[in-house]
Amino acid sequence: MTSSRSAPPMPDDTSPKPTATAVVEPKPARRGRPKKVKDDSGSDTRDSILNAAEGLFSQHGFYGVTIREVAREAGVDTALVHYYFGSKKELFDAVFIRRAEVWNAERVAAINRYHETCAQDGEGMTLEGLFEAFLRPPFQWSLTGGPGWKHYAALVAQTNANPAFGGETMARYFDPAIRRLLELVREILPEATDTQLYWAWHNLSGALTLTLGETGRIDRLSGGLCKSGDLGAACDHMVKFAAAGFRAVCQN
Amino acid sequence: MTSSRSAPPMPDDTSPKPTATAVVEPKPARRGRPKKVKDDSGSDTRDSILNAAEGLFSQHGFYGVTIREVAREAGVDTALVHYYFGSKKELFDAVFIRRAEVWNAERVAAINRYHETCAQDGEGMTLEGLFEAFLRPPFQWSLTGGPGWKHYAALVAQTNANPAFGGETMARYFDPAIRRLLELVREILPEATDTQLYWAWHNLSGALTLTLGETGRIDRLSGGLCKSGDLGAACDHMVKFAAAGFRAVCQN
DNA sequence: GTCTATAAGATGATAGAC
DNA sequence: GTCTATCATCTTATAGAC
Repeated sequence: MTSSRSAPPMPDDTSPKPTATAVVEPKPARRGRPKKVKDDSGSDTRDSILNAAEGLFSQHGFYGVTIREVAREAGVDTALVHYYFGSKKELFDAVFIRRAEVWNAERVAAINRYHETCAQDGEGMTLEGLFEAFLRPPFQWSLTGGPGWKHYAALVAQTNANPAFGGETMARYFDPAIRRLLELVREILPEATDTQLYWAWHNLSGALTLTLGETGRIDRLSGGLCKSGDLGAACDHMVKFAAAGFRAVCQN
Repeated sequence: MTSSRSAPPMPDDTSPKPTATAVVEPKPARRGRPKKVKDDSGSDTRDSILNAAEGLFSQHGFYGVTIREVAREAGVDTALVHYYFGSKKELFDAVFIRRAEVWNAERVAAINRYHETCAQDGEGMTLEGLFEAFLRPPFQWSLTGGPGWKHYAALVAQTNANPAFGGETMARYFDPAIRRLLELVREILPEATDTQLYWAWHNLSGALTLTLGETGRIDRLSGGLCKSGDLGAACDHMVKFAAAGFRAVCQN
């Protein structure tokens, strides 16, 4: 089955179409406290392993990647992977956690900025504006943040759809951001019930997941008219779609 | 890593909440022409293997399942799996294709029935009615069609989000149904562009994928208020969400 | 920190008896 | 059709030299 590794489904069109909203660029994503590094030359090795693992896991999943492949891709020896990260599962978790904090911190900061920009107590907020603030950062990073962020976006998408891995991690890092988003949605739709908000978010979450995965499904379905890599357009449509969807689900 | 096999993320609440719409029950899903069966006792074996593989693949993905696990789950010998299906990949494809035809045929039949029920040329169709017809069957089968259909729904969801496997198969069996759906949407929203329709569908597709996977994410996020297994409610909300989303994306 | 060597076991697949 | 036995390879992981 290693023969099917030859054709990854990643599309090639990642044209950096500029979007209207200013998005904070992500940090270089180096952990502050390296785990077992004793001198500084090892930090490069550690990052190489993380980057290689990030790319491979995002494309083939946890079971679809071997330590050997990670080591070869990173250009290091197999034993070093274990030296730095212990088990394969610990490597996966390290990859997942590496960018999780900045990812969610920026999304929360963006919606809080939007909340403050509007009049006090959020008067004048719209669902479109709120979702624009919350959704644009990951799309923008995936487009212009380098291959690492694109891979990470796909990894998050895949993990969200398959909580056998990262279920706890996913909840720990991502749920607080989502709860903050729903708090602000509740200010815009005060009569919405919690159940409505959670199910509405669930619909948006699925759309976000599938899109960030850039699986190429829409390219094929549309005969090339739409491109998975056109994340700018994807985000534009998603904001409209989700805002209207939330209003429809939460009115009653 | 086989130790993490112990806790599958499948929720336990699958209360068969009755829904208003009548849904055609799926056929027992036995292929008409068995591949290598010479006498009739082997057909049970073959189906046992397919059922076991269906459940395991849907939970752990292609690489996360071994032939040995499939054989043990099916209560047969490892060699029989190869005898009936050849390679592991062929087994996966056989699982995927087994229910694909009835799955999509029924969805297309449902929207065609709805189209005919309305006045000639589909006058009086609504997006809500159309999506209700298109979405309810898989939800209903997953709820009341037995564990096989629930597993298959999760398998489709997972495959849709990861076309490294089944990309061709997915397009071959599922895209025609989706194109027919969009044809009828176009009758309701005649001014919509193709690009808008495809992106709008993409949002719905992601929501459908995540929901049918029953990953348990919404249970955790909502603190137990919403349940992944409550597919009746999930479908109700999805119809509203998607109808409003399509209208918003396609108006311009 | 990095490498070689190797353990200890699992994996997909097949040959051949019954 | 079904089973036993087995191959050849790959897997994660570790011990120990440098």
